[in-house]
Amino acid sequence: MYILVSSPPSAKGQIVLRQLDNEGQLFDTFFLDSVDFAGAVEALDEEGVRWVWSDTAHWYPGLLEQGVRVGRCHDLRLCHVILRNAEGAAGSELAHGPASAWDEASADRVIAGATLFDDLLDDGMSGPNDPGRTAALAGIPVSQSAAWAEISDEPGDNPYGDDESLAEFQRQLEAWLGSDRPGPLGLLLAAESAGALSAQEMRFFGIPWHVDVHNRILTEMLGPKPQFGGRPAKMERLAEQIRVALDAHGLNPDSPQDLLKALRRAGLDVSSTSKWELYNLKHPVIEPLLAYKKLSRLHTANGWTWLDTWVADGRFRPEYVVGGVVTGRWAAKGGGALQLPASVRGAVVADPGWSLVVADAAQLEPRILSALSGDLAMAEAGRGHDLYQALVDQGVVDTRDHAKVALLGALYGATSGQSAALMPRLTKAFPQAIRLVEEAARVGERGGIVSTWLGRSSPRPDKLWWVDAVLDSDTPAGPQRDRARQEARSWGRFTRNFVCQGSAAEWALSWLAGLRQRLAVLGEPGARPHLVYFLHDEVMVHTPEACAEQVIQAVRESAAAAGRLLFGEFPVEFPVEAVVVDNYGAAK
DNA sequence: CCGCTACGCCAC
DNA sequence: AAACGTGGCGTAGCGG
Repeated sequence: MYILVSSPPSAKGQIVLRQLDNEGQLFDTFFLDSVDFAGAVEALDEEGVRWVWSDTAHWYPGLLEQGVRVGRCHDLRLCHVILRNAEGAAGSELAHGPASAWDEASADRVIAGATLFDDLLDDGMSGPNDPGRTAALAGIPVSQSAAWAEISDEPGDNPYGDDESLAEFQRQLEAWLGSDRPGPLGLLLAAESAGALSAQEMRFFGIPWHVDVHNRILTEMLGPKPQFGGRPAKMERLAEQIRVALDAHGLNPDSPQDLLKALRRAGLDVSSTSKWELYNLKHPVIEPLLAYKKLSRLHTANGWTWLDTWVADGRFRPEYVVGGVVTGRWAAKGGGALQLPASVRGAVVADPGWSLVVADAAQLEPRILSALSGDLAMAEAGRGHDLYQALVDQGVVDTRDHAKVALLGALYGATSGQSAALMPRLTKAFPQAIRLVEEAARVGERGGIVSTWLGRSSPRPDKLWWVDAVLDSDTPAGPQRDRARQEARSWGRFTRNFVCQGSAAEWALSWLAGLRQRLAVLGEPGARPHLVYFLHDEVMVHTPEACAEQVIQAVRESAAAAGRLLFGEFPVEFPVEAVVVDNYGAAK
């Protein structure tokens, strides 16, 4: 059963709840004051109920603040984007209609928030009751039942006809159920929506962050915090060594332009100041310069300013942007949550009496590729083993590093260097897997669209380049055609990776959803293990110490369940490396 | 003062 | 070394 939550204009500030059956048939409509919303949700949330709402990021934080967790939801904003772009639902009204606020919402939620999604939870205002409509009290066991009013119990009757969320949900159901493969697509919609719940919960709980430990790390590496801004002592010392070594007084090593000039004046043949180019050079400036760059990065990206800006009350709460990456991966904003450097991970410390379970899926994308392509040899290689080491043991490549470079090269579309050189061996060992990525690349090069395992489709490319590269074959050889070819190949690398990265993201979402449900029954109310961090193929759970082993088991079970959910009986394994630690820095 | 791009580096 | 995929973000530098 679905319960759709909305606040259409005619409800005048109150919240409308509609019960719909699994086919989307409306059979009851209720409304309530916004102050009673959390209580109603808590009372109604049960196995079999899926909440349908415009935007989890809008509706869920207020519920969490009031201690209410929900089991399942359907996020209309996120599902709209998937369905509108999905090749499998291309024939639907949803796909053909003109762009609407639902599309703008995905591009910029803030703008849409003003036009489409009312802001009821925050102001706590309740509009006047409409006496003509407050007839019978609901027969639903709700603690604040007095605040409930049933508007209609006639099946199909639709008061509040201006309910855009209801209309959108019905369009989505039609697009989904009428699609080529409603089964997989339904899994994707559910996984995406479960991810939206998780994202809000993780932000609510926050990553436990120990300011004292972070300060200690900074002071050890950089020297004491500068009193009046400026460079920390150790950085200033290195800057002076750089100036001496380059005979460049007053040089600011933070200026790439000036630094490049100074390096060249000192006789170094470099085209940029990046560290990989400097790495192999022999010159007195190299060592202090590389050391300076390392410290500078720490200071600017995760130094004292970062700490003051992003950590409050012992928690770091980044905003996760579900579906923020075209492939379906999450993005994040605020504090660089996608790039917490190894050097500061020691500051992520479990609360007293609690532990952190840190787990990541080993060689996720290659394993996903083996399943996508049905490559039994590749799946077999990874069964019970480190997949990279298995390639060495089978004589495909000679070192584990080569195995890793070769497989990642296949996923990214390497065209040169060591990685490309290893491709023939990989093709020989796993022809089916390699064929899949090559075909995905060719589709992209022709300007076509590819889809993930569950049916998320790649965006349409800009027309210009593939018209030049492909259709307009009369274009004479020359720079314009070369550029078009280059663009085409670049888009091919994107579609090649899209299929694998996007399908891996689907596995990870399923993993996360399963884990979330399993954690909800561990521990005690008020002290349950909870997810606090998720990064592509890695999760972190903050748990009472006593539950840590159960959490690890839940992590592994969820991984296996995600594999079965996506790939059925195909014999691919998704091993998880999981550790119990008291700080994130100890996890690797 | 602002917004923008280029660069460089961190994460997976 | 990586040139091969996806991101965020801080600084410099520039133009308004």
